[in-house]
Amino acid sequence: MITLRDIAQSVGCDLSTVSRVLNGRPNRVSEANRTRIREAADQLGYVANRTASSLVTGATRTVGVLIPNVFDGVYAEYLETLDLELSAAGYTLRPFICHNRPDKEEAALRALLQHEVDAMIAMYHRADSRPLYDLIAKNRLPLIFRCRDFDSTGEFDAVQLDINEGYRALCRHLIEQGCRKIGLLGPWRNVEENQEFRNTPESIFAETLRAAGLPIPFRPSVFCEDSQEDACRALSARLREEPDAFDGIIVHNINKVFGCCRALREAGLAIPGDVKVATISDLALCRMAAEPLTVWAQPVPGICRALVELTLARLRTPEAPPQTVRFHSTLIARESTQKSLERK
Amino acid sequence: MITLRDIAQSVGCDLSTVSRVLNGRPNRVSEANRTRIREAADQLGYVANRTASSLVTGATRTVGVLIPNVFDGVYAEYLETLDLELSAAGYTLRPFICHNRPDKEEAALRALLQHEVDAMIAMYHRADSRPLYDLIAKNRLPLIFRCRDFDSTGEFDAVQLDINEGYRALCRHLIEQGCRKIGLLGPWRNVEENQEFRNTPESIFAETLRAAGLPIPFRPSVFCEDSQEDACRALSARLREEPDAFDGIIVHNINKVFGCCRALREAGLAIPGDVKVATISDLALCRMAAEPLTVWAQPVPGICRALVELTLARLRTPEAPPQTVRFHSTLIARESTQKSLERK
DNA sequence: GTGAAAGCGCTAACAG
DNA sequence: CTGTTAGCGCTTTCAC
Repeated sequence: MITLRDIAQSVGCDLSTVSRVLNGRPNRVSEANRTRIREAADQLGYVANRTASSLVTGATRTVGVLIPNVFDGVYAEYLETLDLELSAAGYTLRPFICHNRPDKEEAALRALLQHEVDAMIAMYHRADSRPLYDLIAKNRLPLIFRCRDFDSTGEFDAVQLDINEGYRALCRHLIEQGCRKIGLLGPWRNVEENQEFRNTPESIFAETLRAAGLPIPFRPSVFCEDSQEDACRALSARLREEPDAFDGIIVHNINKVFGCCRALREAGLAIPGDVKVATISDLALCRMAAEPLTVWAQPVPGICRALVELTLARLRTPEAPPQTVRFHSTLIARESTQKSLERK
Repeated sequence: MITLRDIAQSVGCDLSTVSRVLNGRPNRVSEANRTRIREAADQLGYVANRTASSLVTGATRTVGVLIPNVFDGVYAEYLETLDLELSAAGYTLRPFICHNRPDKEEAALRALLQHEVDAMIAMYHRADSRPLYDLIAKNRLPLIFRCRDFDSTGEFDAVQLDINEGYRALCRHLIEQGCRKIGLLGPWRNVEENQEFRNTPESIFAETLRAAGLPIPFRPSVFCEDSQEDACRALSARLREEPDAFDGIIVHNINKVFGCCRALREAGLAIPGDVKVATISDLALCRMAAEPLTVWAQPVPGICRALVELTLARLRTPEAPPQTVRFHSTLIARESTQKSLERK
């Protein structure tokens, strides 16, 4: 490994001079040394050791982004947009893809604690990691959340999304389109109607049906893991028991919605004729689908800009009070929930 | 920031003792000190500074993985599988997602040069980055390629894929299924037939048609960017000019194939009745599609295992000669190229 | 079993 | 303009 010292020796000057030249520091260095150093560095194939400079400057110029997985294309979109924003600000984005596994999430948070990144943008969080969050707060490390609805604790900077509002909007939309037996497909189990649950998709769902004077189906939720295959399997199983269980389905995310469509197709049910389908997040794939999908679309570019602004602000003034920014999504109605289409 | 020194002071011992305890080094430390140090560390909320230990050990226990983008789900799959393998070996995976941009690719290679990662697994490469590859070779840094067919230079460790063989197999398959006007949708421009081009998808395509005694269509290639939208736009434009240009289409990857299907649907063409469609890589989405897709499936788990083995071997014995491992894919025929189905 | 000391490669005052 | 100096926080001999 070639170091500053090697160049200094080869040129015959001090390594601090070499450092000055190679980092373009304001200190003026004689033209002669300047070129000789550049040449020597080039010729020896010098490459700076980032670890060493990070240690002394106390910064890595890197920002971590914690996401649950990357099969759900919306996170791929977030990653790309955040990368652009962060690059523009002189930072490198380091993705922490957690594959929906708690240990990976903790590893990511630990990376922040261990100063492997200067800040962390977390696209979700689980209550279980509480101890790590406390440590992060205690050390006043920059952690910025993108969180849903009422999830912000006020301890950290946060961008709040209106995902729950989306469940209400999608549910209302399906009702307007004539659905009377609406189901949920996602990570939710069926709960007793009178059990306490507030501000969750299920409760909002129940609330909206009630407000419309509709009965809540006996078992509205179809539970599945976060994959197309499992969504397909779970819904198929349910439809086998109860072929006309639903005339409308709200799907948790993109990573399940094609499995849902497949299950319906295999059961001989037409979209939107027999069953209408809607989901969260707008992606190219939703528009390419055989029946373009109705979605609750979060404004990804704006959210990314806000996340990066919060991050940079926090990095500049570590002691400022935490900020929260709210964002609003919009319903995009497409063929998958269209009323006018007759049964094929 | 709490450091080893703080703990040492609070306990009243030397910081080297603290380091020994916290790292579980073989040196025996008295039970008394051991527990007192652990308690102090806990209570002060000590977290090791990774940068500092990396500097002294000269390793980050991190392996970079360079991928072109993450919208093509096959890379998401690679990332997940590699992560599992690397974790098992005690390494952390650091993704470098290049968003199909050369500057990002160079940044990733520079991260290897700057010792931000101990090794880099590159899922593709472009000739333009030559100077960086030379520097990497010169510094004997561990760079492992996953490359297509005949692309390995022999300078670096590599896993070779038979993607070109896939174009041959898919083309033959389409011919067998009765196609006579086969087209290509992807990053390829139409070339003069007698121009020199060997071992490229286009040349293999031409070769296969010729071998079957079929004429090469006037303009077999439809050029598009790497996105569903652009694939849809490009194919639609072509079909507007020439509605019956193709009765079979080979699509570059998953990230274009749904755009292709959409364009066909919009043109009123049925799959596989009017046009048969096949592509590279097998993903859940291919099985969920309205017409499940015929694909050339690369054995992702095996490839990942090989990549990680090569990486670990290189890390163990930096001076060993570069190795190359070959992998074979298989054709999975599905509904999208089925012969028996009549025009709907 | 534990402390002292050297040093990883680099940056950033501070003199001169 | 350039060299000297003092670390950044940690690991790792080497004595005691």
